Amino acid sequence: MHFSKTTEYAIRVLSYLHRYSSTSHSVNVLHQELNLPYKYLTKMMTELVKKGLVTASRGREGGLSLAKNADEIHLCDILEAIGEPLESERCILGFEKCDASNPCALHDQWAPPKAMIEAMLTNTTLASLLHDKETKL
Amino acid sequence: MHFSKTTEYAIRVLSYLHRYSSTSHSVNVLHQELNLPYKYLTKMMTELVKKGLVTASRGREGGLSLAKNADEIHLCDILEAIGEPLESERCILGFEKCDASNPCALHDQWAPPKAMIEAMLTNTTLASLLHDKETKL
DNA sequence: TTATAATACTACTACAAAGTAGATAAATAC
DNA sequence: GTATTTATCTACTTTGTAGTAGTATTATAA
Ligand code: SF4
Ligand code: SF4
Repeated sequence: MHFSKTTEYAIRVLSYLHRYSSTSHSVNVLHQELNLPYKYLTKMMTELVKKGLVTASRGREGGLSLAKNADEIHLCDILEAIGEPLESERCILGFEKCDASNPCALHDQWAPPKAMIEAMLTNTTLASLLHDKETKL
Repeated sequence: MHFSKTTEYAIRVLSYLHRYSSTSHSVNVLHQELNLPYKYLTKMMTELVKKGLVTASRGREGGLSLAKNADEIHLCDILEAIGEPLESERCILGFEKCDASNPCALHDQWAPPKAMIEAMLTNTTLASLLHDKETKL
């Protein structure tokens, strides 16, 4: 019951880019500040650039920064960019097509948490996260 | 954001054993009825036997059945037997040790769904699942 | 113009989860 | 006793995610 590592990384990186959004940051900085594997990050960030969440500029003084306002980036956008399946797409017992009229045994118990997670993912923006500088990232 | 395949399989199998608990069922029957890979199931069921959730008897008329009353088997027991980490053990952004006094950026948003999932896993027993025979497993 | 700091690309390795195959051991119906 | 039905054991293959390595490309400061 967890996100993929890649999703975790993406959330942490984007949070960092938002928290220190006065300037852009190189992959190397993100790698050092967040303790994430450098080469893996380069791949991931290239992907986030392609998906339009991040802008990149090369050369000296280049680096990465958010491509949109932080209040326009929802958590579900991040999951989608990464390719992490959303709750609505692949549900708890692994059945593909499922709805309340053809429920699995767990449906009644799972529906409330499921709805809560979905709401949280769709309603939460980067801007609405904790931005206390003390918060770990 | 999902359970491991093995956990999904375990929940489905145990639900089946409970629903049709008047007799025991061979791995072969479970394999056919639930459309799960036979060899993989044998391994998994052996594990569930070792963990004390299921009893097995060999030979003709043998098979598998629940080792406890269905109202004594909670979902979290199943996850634990499978080795799936619970919410409390590994949290949303992958930090190991985390508490409200040293939160990650997502903590405030994640806490409610997290609590709801944990409550659901600890409170839900096999007996409390939907047992309408129409429910898919 | 040139050295340098950065992203982007291609290809590989490492590991764990999922799935497969074949042989062995136990219980029981006959 | 024996054949058959069942679980159990050991070992392998496949697949997907995570992580690594080296090179090419781009931009800019000097
Ligand atoms: S029936 Fe409900 S809980 Fe089960 S897989 Fe479908 S939506 Fe999810
Ligand atoms: S701070 Fe809260 S949400 Fe973040 S990892 Fe810890 S318990 Fe989970």
